[in-house]
Amino acid sequence: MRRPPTIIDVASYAGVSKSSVSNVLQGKRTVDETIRKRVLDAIDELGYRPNAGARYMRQRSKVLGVVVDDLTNPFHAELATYIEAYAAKRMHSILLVVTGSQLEHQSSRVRSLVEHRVAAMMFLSAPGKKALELVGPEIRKVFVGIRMAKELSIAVDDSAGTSLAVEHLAALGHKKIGFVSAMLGNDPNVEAARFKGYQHGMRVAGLGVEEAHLLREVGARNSEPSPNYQEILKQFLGRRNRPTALVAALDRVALEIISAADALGIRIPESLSLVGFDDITIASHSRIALTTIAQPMKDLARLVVDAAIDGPSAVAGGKPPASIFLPPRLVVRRSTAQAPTKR
Amino acid sequence: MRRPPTIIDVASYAGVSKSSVSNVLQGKRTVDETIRKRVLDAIDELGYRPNAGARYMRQRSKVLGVVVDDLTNPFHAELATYIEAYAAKRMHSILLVVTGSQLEHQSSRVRSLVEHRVAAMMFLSAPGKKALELVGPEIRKVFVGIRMAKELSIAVDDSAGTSLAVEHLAALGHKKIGFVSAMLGNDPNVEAARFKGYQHGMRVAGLGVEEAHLLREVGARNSEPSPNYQEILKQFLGRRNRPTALVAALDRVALEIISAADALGIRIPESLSLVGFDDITIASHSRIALTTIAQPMKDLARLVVDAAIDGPSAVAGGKPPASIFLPPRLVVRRSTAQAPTKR
DNA sequence: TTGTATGCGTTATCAT
DNA sequence: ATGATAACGCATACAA
Repeated sequence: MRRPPTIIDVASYAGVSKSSVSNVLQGKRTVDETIRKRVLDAIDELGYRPNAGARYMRQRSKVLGVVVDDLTNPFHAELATYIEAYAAKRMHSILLVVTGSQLEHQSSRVRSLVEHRVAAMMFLSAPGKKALELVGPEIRKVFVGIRMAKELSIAVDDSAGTSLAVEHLAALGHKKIGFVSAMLGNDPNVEAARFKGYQHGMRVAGLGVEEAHLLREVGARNSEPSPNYQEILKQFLGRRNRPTALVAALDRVALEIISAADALGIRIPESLSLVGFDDITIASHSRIALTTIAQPMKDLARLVVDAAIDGPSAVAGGKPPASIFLPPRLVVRRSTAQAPTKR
Repeated sequence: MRRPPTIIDVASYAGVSKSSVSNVLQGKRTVDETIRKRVLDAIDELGYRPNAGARYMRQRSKVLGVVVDDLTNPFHAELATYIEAYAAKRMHSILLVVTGSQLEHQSSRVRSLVEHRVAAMMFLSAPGKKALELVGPEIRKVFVGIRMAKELSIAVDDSAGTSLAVEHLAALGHKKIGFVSAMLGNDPNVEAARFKGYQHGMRVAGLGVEEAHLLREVGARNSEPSPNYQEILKQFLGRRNRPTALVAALDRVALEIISAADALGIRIPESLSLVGFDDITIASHSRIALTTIAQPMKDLARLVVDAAIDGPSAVAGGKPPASIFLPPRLVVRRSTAQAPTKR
């Protein structure tokens, strides 16, 4: 048989009408047990699989769109994995588009999603305005790990996370605590929130924020570490009055800091403490052993999928769109230690 | 307007028949320029997007299925990114399913792909027999980075890769070169091919393969490193007569070896040289600096997508299904060094 | 060149 | 409880 069997083939094979087959497929209770069995056997015999495309012409699609700028980002890859897993549990499929850094390409990929009439779109990275306008109000939008004004965002409490980081460092006796976020693609709002948490943490600890301890110039969004990022970092770390501890806006940045520090002979944690953010898998490797702020990825995934399928009200109690923030968790490893004693 | 506009809405708005709209959409040259413009304007005005599901009932689907067991595996994530990018360039979308380690779940995810009538399925991980049988002959199957008998497989030349690794180590004066592959999920055939390349490399170098220098017990497939994997590794590395150099079947295994060696105080590369396989992103980090065998991921992605869209004959000259193997590349970093002088 | 009619596989409505 | 039939949105063969 060249082409896959249709519901009609099943019906005629089972000697019933296609309506009955459909009823069996839909799990309707009104169908007689003997007929149900005949249909089930026919399906099995013919290897029939319902055509999802045809089905979605009459029913709500069970496909969820995921848009991410860079799957190579371990945090995104891990989050996407959890999302797919939970979506599958809820009988939904994932149409994945990765947009890369080019804005036009982004629109084209998002357009593809709307043409597929996905039930909802989940954004792991902030889309451009153009791309966002494409999607229209009939398709549900949920933002994960990033913040989008006027839209439902589900994320870790970024500010609380960096506050936690500062608190941890302050408890270790650090006074000169810096913050670096530059040039590694992430949502600007997220960066801002994490910086805010850092500021807040400093205030609570009774510490002052010095401009010289900050590295925040924002480069191209959604981009790989630029070749000269290491140089910038080295210059920052090479300063006479450099911080004794650093809060990195993401683990990826922390990884770069480690490289720069190594190159400069600055020992971590002996003479520089470092806290990351995200707790990507490699952070736990013995060579890295990064103290970091872990995101509750499974909860994030569950909530975002629920919101995508059931609507915002299913996860947000009040009047959506309201954002919901989950608590972060400090994971202490070996990149942080007691502040060096004053020389 | 509650529901998205259809081709009929566009037609009536433009004052033409739906056929003309369709013709414009299909890029037919036969349509009058003035009508084409009217249609295009109407589309723009209404924000019309063709319904892909409905379209695919008459045309070949432009959705490609990707099945992977674990997106957390950096090699898979990177490969998937390239695949999506090239598929997009060819105007196709990616329906992604991640199967995890459970076999039944695997079938369910693959079933979902066939119900969506994807144009082709691309396997980044070896599926179980059950899952494979589900998919039937009308859906094209391509295997990437793994080997499947009787099917089109596109992969790096695994044997050549590990041979390269051995050659590199032998050139550095190593005699006792081991091979470890145990317990980190991968296709058994791939493991076998890489081991074969190791053996061949040893033979060419005039070196003998000793059983004691091998760690190949295969644990659960498709699984995360088990908790006691470190223990096994430490025991292996702690032996009196351990190899002075190791070929790891994948970078992920190499990462584990590094941890174990560190824990034992075995210095890399001074007293143990190590070569990985895949060249995942983290391998280039200064703390890891892993000498490894790089796969031509972009070429892999391009070929597999072409094969998925155009059929096996588009990439394989002869009579498909034939497998095609791409040459690997040795990337030398700092995990390999001259063999320690005999004591 | 443009419009009309039909089919694609499924669900949903409505008689029976 | 079951079956006939009308949508669903689009492409295509054919007629005009």
